[in-house]
Amino acid sequence: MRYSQQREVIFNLIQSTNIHPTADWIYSNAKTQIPKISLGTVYRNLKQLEQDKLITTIYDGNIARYDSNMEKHDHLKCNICGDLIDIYKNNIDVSKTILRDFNFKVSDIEMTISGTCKKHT
Amino acid sequence: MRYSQQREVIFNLIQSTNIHPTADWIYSNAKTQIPKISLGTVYRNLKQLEQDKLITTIYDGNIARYDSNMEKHDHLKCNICGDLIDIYKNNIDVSKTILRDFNFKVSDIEMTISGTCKKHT
DNA sequence: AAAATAAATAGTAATAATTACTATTTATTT
DNA sequence: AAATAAATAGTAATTATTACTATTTATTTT
Repeated sequence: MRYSQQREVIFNLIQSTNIHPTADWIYSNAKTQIPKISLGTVYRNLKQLEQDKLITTIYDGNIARYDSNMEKHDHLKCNICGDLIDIYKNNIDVSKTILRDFNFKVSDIEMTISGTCKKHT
Repeated sequence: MRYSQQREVIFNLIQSTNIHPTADWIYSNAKTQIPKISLGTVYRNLKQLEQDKLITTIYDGNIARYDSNMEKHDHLKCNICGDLIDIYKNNIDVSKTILRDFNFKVSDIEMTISGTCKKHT
């Protein structure tokens, strides 16, 4: 993958914030540094950065957010402000620990477990 | 909420399958029974059925799927065929139990915990 | 049972997020 | 410095979803 200033700016933006930004946020912030950058460039680079395991995509409902934190972790999503808070859990009694550690009142736990189902063995 | 044949067909379709169908699948299947049904009607009714707690929305990546199973449960998502398999877990050592119970090889566990963050106390 | 009412529909247009396309630009190689 | 091929900007296309409006239809009232 050849160097490009655009990709560097995009990656730096994602790294410099903890808000798990959307493509649109990245686009408008990148424009302050590269006014002529195009939204297609943002999307193309996000895809490439993901393929190269430099960022991951988080689906927050039906909208994609991007995260440069590649350590395995999950998120607390606030129903009121929508913030996504990084957590590193160790699979212990979840809700109680989270209330204690984050002062976060759990109302729902949603879990998607990916892998390979028995049809493919 | 006033009765409508369209809503009944939509709800019955969701209940009669375990594939967690998308709006589009519901639309094309509903058309075999009500050829003039419109996609807007499908979306409007899905939203209403969700508000009335008759169905829930599952976001599978960035696409919405609908489920009439209102018992609290999670899903196993197969990386190969994309199937979503219902599971009822009790918070025990997840991956191992899932391999044993479902013959499903876990490669990733993604968890979104919703609630209220400390900013709103 | 017929008329009145308001909710739901079909059909179409609009929006939002994302992807595709192409001529031009630019990083890297020769 | 010239050649090459990957990346870009800008625009058009696509997909999922929502909004709008005149018409239809379930339910209520007479």
